[in-house]
Amino acid sequence: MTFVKPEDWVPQGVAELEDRAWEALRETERSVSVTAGAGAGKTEFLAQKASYLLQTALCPAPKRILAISFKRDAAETLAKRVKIRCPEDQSRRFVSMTFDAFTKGLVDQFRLGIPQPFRPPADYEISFPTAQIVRDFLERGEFSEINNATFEKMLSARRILDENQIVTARQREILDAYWQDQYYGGASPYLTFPMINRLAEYLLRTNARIRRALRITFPVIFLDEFQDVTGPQFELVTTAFDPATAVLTAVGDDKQRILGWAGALPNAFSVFKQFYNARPISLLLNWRSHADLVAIQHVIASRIDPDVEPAQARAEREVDGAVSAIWQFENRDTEIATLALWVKAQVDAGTAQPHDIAILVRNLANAAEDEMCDAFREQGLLLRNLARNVGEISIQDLLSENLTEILMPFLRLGAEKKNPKAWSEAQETLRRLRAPLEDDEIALQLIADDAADIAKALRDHLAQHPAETGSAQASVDLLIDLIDEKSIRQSTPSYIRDADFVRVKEGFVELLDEALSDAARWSKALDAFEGLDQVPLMTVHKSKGMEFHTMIFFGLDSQSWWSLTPNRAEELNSFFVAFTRAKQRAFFTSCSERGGQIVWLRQLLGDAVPSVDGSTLA
DNA sequence: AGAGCCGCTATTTTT
DNA sequence: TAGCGGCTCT
Repeated sequence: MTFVKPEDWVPQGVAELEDRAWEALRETERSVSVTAGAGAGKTEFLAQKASYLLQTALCPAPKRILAISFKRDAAETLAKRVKIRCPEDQSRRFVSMTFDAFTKGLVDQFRLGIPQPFRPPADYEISFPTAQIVRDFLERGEFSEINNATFEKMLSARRILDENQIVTARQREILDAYWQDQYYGGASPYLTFPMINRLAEYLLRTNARIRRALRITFPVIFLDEFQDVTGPQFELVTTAFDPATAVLTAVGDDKQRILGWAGALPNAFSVFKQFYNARPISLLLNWRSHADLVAIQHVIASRIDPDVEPAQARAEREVDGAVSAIWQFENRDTEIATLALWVKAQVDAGTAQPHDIAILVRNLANAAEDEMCDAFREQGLLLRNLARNVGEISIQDLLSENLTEILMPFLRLGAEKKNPKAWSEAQETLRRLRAPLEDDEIALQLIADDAADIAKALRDHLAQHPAETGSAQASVDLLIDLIDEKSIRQSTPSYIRDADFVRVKEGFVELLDEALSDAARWSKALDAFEGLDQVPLMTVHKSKGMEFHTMIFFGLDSQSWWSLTPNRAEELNSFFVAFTRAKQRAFFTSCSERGGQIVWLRQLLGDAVPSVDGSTLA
């Protein structure tokens, strides 16, 4: 294996890195905190830094890089970007996972190192207790004097078996009862992710060997979206990685902190800088939005943080006319009808594809979908609500599941005459699943034959079964059978358990059936399944990290967003997140029926975001 | 009985 | 922000 000298290394797949990103990338001796506004390419920066460390052997084999994200798709995106840049023996040493996957891995690996009564039984399951279940436990145990939120805070704050931590007798009683109840209160023992965090913290705190092993394996640690780290999560990081030896890179943006209500630290970056003596670097470029939008973003950003440096736009403006406005409507029906008409006109004019135009809402995406879908259907447009559940899984999660990645290329091959991309994906999938001992010509030929046979059998089946609701189940069953259910389930740890596999499979069948209901042909149904040519609809929270040609926020009025007031900093952050999703245009609807415009925000935005009578749009 | 006041709360989520 | 329940005062 040949390596690049650090001074010869150049970034790949991007036009350039800004000077400050270079600084942050080359800083390998000391921890850095990289703060940057929207569109600065924070994730891309981490991918580049990983490539730099791996390709120059500054992180030599067998040492690894640990990248921790919050959401699974964020962890996956990061891993993929490193994979396309580095040869396999290098990208394998880039370990990208979520906080929860990291802690669960520790607990599973070192379970026997946890003393009773906290040691989880080997066959534990993960539970996501509803508020009602927590409430029931508290009532049952006669602990009703505390509310759910207090209880959850207590659980997360307590370090188990730590004599230095002061816990009142009552707190100890309640928490011990909870652990007992989770382990032995029902038919099967349960762990929640807050409990797993506490178990992992215990293992790391009391076990110098585990800490040492982690430090030796992972000399480099990345933390993505660090503004949303919670107290218990950061405690875990500081327990695992000692400031004297570990080099961490945290990236994020305080102005996009929108999970404070869910426990995110109020000052994550300043705590990080202090604990790890990190060098602060802030990036200035904005690769996403053009100068006219960036100028408005700066107005909002300055309100959030008066000291913020103005970002420099690096995207070109491609549209004529207004790039931002608040559309004012008299009533809800015309608001929705006009919106659908407007989107249709954009698509017809070729300004943007349906999936380039996103509709964001503050809350209740499902209700918004119900309300709007008919008006959009009348224009021949489908809405895609990523947060909606199909069965027990959200569409967003389903689309990034391994099962979907495995099945889709074969379905494409079964439904379409020529599809080279699906063909190579199908073969790659089979190579992974069949894991041939020898990776030689003969083995690869066998796999190619195998893939061709599966595609042929499925094509025959699809040809005989019409593209209509109800056809999904048998086709998916057949395909899973052809590929071999056992190897699919072994390929992904979470599919070993029946309930988890069935949950994903049933969601897949349900969404495919839904897609079939509107499609004339199987290939069209697969497009619909993947959300091609559909208008994405989601909450601002779900949109974090995404970008769209045109962003339309639905419901910027005093009733639907009652909490957007000057004294609620985090709500303005949410507004900032919504606005900064836009690459080219950011529009807002406001309706008199829902209280009309938010006066203070109107004043803040000024003439750059004019108020427009909605009736002039149609 | 009715007016007036206080304090509370609703929404956003990872796996 | 606004609507609610619960409370007190007239």
